[in-house]
Amino acid sequence: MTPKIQSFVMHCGEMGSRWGFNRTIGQMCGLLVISEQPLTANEISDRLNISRGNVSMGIKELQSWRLIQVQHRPGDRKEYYSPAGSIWDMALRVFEERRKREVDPTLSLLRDNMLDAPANSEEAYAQAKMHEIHDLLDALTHFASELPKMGPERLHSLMKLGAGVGKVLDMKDKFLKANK
Amino acid sequence: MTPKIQSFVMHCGEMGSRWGFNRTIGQMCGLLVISEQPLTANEISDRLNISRGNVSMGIKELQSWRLIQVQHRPGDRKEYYSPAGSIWDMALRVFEERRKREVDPTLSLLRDNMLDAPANSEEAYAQAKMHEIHDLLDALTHFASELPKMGPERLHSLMKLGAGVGKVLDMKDKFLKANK
DNA sequence: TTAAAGTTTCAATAATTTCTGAAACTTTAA
DNA sequence: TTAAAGTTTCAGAAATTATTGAAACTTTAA
Repeated sequence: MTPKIQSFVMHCGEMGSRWGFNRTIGQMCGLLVISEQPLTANEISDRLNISRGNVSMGIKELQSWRLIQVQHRPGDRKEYYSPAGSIWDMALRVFEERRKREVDPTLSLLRDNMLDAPANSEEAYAQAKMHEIHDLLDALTHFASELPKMGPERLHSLMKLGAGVGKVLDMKDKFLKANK
Repeated sequence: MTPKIQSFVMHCGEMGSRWGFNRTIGQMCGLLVISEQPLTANEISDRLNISRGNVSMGIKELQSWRLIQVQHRPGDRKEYYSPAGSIWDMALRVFEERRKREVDPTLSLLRDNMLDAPANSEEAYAQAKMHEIHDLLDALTHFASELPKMGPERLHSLMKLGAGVGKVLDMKDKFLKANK
């Protein structure tokens, strides 16, 4: 590995836990993304100096995130791993998977807690706050689930637009009102 | 604490590490959000059964996330803590703070690595991928930095619109083309 | 001043998470 | 069948992270 590749892979390791997995898995993911050729588990183990067992667990985890895919070569029993889809695809998957782990459980707890009437005024306040949080997370979840439907180009133009979306939205509202 | 409040606070603790902090800090944050009255460090320590020192460290951390604020009462030397701003404000802050910790370091590493020419074809491929990642994170960062400027209502209508934004964007493009 | 009320720090310990490597398992070619 | 090539599992060890609590520090009223 050249120094630049090395530094990228090690960086992915350091960031791994912040991105929702751990060091090893971060390194593995980084390595696979910048490798043109698919790699076997043993190659990953060698290049990263990580035990074979650890690689095996990492592969399972990366598969559960839907970030890598297996390939086979004719006349070769080994399994070759490569990233599943484009960088955009992977980013959207990480987004979605993290939403599932970081938001969904809270959403369902809040729904449960909001069901019955408050027992006293302290609880009434608490429930009102839970309602606020619920609405926010709910809106966020809906939005996030729609993102993949938009396709990379539109996503890109949306992001470039930034706060400008606000103006476009206002424009739309005016337009609708005028045609009513 | 009533069972419902209890369950919410404990849930925040369990989710704490997934949200970017740890159990104690998650609990503290949850407790403060659903408490109508500001709380002192000792009250937090009592209600959550957490050592006084731990609460002190948690307060510092929550302040570094800009999620809580201190208040004083006339004739009372104690410090009272309460959430800083609305739920939306807090969500935006968590978003921004996490971007700083999870994206910014990678962005700067990628910029560095992209500067000089590739040493060989393996590195050329790696650099192309890094470029892709950089562009994605860069777009994301710009977009995120614009969000707070939009205000809660517009944000809410944007989220409700979901993939529909795509159509609005197309509409805008057509409109601009027609008027060219 | 000083002592009481309050806060912070940090070394030691507890709890949790990650990693290893050897043993068990699976698949396939001969 | 069987043995070679490959993969997975998991108990224990290592590394990391969180928590406590006592001592040090700060502030203020008397």
